[in-house]
Amino acid sequence: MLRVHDTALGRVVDLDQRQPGHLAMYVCGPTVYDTPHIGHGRFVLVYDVLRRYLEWRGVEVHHVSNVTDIDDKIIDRARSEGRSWEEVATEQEKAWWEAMDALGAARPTETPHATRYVEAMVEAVAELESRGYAYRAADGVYMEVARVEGYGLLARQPLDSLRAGARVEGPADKRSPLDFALWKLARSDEPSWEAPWGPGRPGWHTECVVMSLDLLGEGFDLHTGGLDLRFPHHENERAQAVALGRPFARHWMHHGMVETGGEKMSKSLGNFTTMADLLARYEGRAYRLAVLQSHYRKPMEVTPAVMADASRSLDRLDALARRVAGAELGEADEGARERFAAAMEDDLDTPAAVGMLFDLVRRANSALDSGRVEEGRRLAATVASLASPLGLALGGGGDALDGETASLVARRDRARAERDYASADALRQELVSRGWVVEDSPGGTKVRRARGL
RNA sequence: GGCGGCGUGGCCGAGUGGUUUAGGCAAGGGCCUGCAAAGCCCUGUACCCCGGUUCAAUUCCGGGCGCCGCCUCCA
Repeated sequence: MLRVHDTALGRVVDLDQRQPGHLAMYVCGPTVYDTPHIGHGRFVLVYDVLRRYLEWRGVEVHHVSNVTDIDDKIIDRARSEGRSWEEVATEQEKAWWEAMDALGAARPTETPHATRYVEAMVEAVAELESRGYAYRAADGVYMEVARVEGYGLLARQPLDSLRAGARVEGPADKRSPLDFALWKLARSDEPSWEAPWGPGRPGWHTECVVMSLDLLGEGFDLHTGGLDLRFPHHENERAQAVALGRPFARHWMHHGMVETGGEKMSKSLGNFTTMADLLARYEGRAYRLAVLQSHYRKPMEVTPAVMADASRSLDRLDALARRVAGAELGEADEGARERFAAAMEDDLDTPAAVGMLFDLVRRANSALDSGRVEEGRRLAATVASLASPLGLALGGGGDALDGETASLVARRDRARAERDYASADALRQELVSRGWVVEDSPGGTKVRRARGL
């Protein structure tokens, strides 16, 4: 049984499912107003691994992740760039999926868009109004949170201790600073949809409630997102579900933020913050490994050193896969599978699980070194088998050789055969300077691309 | 001000009341190799500070210090 930290309870609990063998999961997705950054990459990878692990265990996962394609920030950007908001949203969503594909993240089962749920959101807000939870103010319709039983569950502190939205600008007739917009009336040049309160657009907190309940049904299993969404976003989603009288998520999971180390991550210092920058220098798999090597609930520092470490660690995994490539590997080790599963089920302890993987790598190499071929292959099979729920395809290799490189390799093999080591070394140096890693083997010179470090 | 988290060897990062080590990267030594690379073996003797509980604490309790997150759009 998978155990995870449930934010609503503040402790690690069994993830009991509405329907055994199935997991209905809602992952709070992006607002597509700007380029995806490495924090987005982390969150996608965390839940990608959760999903892959469960599927590896035979659980069918219904993975819904939204795309917020109408929002103040999209409107602001479009306005400042003299473009339509649709154009901005479409372009940024494209960038989103490109980055996530590059990370090898499985696409969600469904990706609902806010703009296609406006009608349903209008109905929900009308229902909240008729139930007495919503009221009209000068610039829109607001949710009166004080009327919601248990408000503050996810914030984990009483309502009156919250610093009451001190800096939020609101209309004079807003009843409490904590009240949030359900419907924003459109100013003249803003995109709008028809509604009983006048043309406008839905407030951000409404889409996730409506879409998750529509696609996953009442009492779905798991609602996830960044720790920064815990309050007020998720709190407000929950408040609406409660007010609507609809059972909401059974469990809440939140992951830690990526820390940029202040100036250390600024582009001016040659670092990266966007996924595009990161992926230009490192493999997507390396970032995946870096993410796995930190625990999902802890803050994670992403620096060039961390990425270089991860890239080298990945090399080690790939090296074993290459070493046994083409061989009949045999069955994975059952005991190792169980230990791995135990770590994963302990609140997704991926750092420990990855540690086990490397332990197996060492044992496999050791066995192969000492001629215990069958044992070595079996251990290598175990590594490959356990890498799969982590979303890591191992082996790399397959770097295509251009004609010039192939010629250098051939010349080097000839030189070595003639024991002309001076030439062989010069040719190796030439290959290295062209960005190849050179390894000798019984079959001759092997080269592969050096990874970004 | 409120709520919460964290502080482990050069770096990243698990874990545990005591006897056997997480794991990766980096470093040093060795084996292997024509030389390398890859791989293997060995080495480092870590747990913020101060009290307390205990036969025994890095691991539990209290206090302190430091760092961080949320309370405001945010993955």
